Amino acid sequence: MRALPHPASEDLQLTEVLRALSDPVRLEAVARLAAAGELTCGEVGQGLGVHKSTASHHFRILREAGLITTKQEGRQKFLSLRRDDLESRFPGLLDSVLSAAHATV
Amino acid sequence: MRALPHPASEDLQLTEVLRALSDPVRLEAVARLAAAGELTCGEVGQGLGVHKSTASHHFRILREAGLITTKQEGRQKFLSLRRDDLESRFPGLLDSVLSAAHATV
DNA sequence: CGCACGGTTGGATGGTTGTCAAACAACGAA
DNA sequence: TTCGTTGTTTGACAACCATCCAACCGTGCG
Repeated sequence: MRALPHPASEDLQLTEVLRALSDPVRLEAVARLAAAGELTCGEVGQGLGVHKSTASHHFRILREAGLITTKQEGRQKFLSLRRDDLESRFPGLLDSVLSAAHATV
Repeated sequence: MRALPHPASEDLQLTEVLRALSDPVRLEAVARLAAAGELTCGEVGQGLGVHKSTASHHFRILREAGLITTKQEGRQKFLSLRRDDLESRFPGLLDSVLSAAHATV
């Protein structure tokens, strides 16, 4: 069950990925997903400091850029990073961003 | 002679760097500077497909994000990547972006 | 001095973005 | 079936952005 559109790994655009990562709220969300592996929208949004509709908006940006996947389970959706796709398309990029984000915060 | 403001390497913000790199025109400019080492504004702007004032605007974004330095010489200005500063602050980031950009184009 | 060259700045404009609030939709539980 | 939980969508809005054109500024050359 995957109603929401996810771009294929070959279609990932570097500039879109970078733009998706260039917002502090989204970067925080990605860092949290990287640390936890898989979280619901609510869990990620928790403590992000924005309204839940805003969080949902950011999740869509991340999803359409190819950074995360959405898996529905019951009445909640689980988000996870597309680490393998990103690594095969842009080797080393996600790791360097994550370690930089970790060092900065 | 350095009239234009360049942020210190410690002050570089990850999200600003990513944001600066997330525009196709700027990414192309950075890739060109990475390949050539040092170029004038005109040389970089050449073939970028935008008006020279737009190119100048993009150079300011890159400069204020800490990605490039400007060195005036005579009546022209030489641009170059701040590779060392970026590497020390965000290890591996620039390289992964550049190789990804190279592979994409 | 005056002029051309290399860039920057200001204004205008059409488009995008981040945010919230409120309404909506899907699903499980009671 | 009715209700609460979980997210999404829509509308509105202010801020920002990429772009062009025109005017400007500093520097070297005649």
